[in-house]
Amino acid sequence: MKKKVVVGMSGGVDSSVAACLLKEQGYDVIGVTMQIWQEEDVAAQEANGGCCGLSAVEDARRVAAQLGIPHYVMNFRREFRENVIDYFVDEYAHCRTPNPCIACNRYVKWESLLNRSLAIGADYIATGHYAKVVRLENGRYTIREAASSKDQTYALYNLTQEQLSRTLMPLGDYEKKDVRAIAAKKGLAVADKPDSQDICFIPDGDYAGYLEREASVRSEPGKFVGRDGTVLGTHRGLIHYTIGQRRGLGVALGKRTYVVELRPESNEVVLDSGDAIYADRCYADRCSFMAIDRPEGTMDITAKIRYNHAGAAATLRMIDDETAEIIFACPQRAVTPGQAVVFYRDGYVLGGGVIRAAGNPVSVP
RNA sequence: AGGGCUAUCGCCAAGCGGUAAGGCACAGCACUUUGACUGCUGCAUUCGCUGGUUCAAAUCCAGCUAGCCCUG
Repeated sequence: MKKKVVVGMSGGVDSSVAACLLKEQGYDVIGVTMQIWQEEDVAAQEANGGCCGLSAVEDARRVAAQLGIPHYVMNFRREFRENVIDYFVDEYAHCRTPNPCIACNRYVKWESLLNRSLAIGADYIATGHYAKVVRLENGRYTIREAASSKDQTYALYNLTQEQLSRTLMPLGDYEKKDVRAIAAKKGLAVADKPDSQDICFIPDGDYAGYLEREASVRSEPGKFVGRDGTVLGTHRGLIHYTIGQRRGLGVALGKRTYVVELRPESNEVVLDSGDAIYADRCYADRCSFMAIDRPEGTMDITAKIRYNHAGAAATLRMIDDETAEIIFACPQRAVTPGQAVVFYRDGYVLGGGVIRAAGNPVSVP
């Protein structure tokens, strides 16, 4: 009896090849494209391509036809709005810097898609993420870093055990170039489609404009100040800035200058030179664990504090059930509240949380 | 309204008679399934204005204008 698997097909190369590989592995494959946001500008859709655009539907349908698998479109706009867009807006409104892809993965691509897939009789869902689902000797599921440099485990750190037990990620052992080669060999039309990037529901990249226009987030101009309180200029509103940002400040101090702190109480943005934005530790909320149960005492880990972060040696200690203190062996640059900190060990995801605050700013060249 | 100083790209700033450094800012591109960071490229035919000296002036001279400082 063939296992039935629903593949989330975005219309991109990765998920197309994922579907292809599963078919070859003997699964009963069903392609599903999630409609998650409304883009009315057709030109913008086509320019965006990739992960989440609606132009994706046609590409996915075509690939499914080529593979000889059924293809459905499911509407997840409400789930996407509630779990991703609203969260994204609320985080910015509170001067944090969210990662919407992580929320989308956890609540939309997995929770919602998985539930509906199970409802139609599927045994698993699968995606084109670069990561590997593994089951450890302790019986727990986790994800392992992909062979590819495009590893995406960071954005998947908070999937639940239940979700992982129903998940296949067939691209974990492939390099991106191999995936494209497979797509080309199979004659898939999407073989040369550009990689997706930027926030999918803000194709023009102007997220601050989006917050103001679409979400009515209010942000008033205020003062740029130095660490000593010196007024250095006027900023355009807090939502335009994030920790570690240099470009777009419009202030010329003769040396590169970065955002080191946002102060909503006084509506100030604190600026300083590049060597002053390192922190030796951070505190994380909403921690969850994947490869292990909540750890006791201290634990040596590798921590990633942003997508594409190389990872830093650190020690992890739980302060309470969901709050952790992470002390870095070497101070890390631009530790930013709202971003996820993901804990790794031996290439496996142990768990992770959301950075609430950075501690002890220090100067490191 | 006596004296002195300064006026070079949006900001700072080299230049001192031989045909406009650099930094910051800014723009574009690259990188990137988040925000950032980073990298690359671009960015004054022109040196407050008007004349003069010179083969040649941002660089010397004169006047004007503006700002700063000092003295009345």
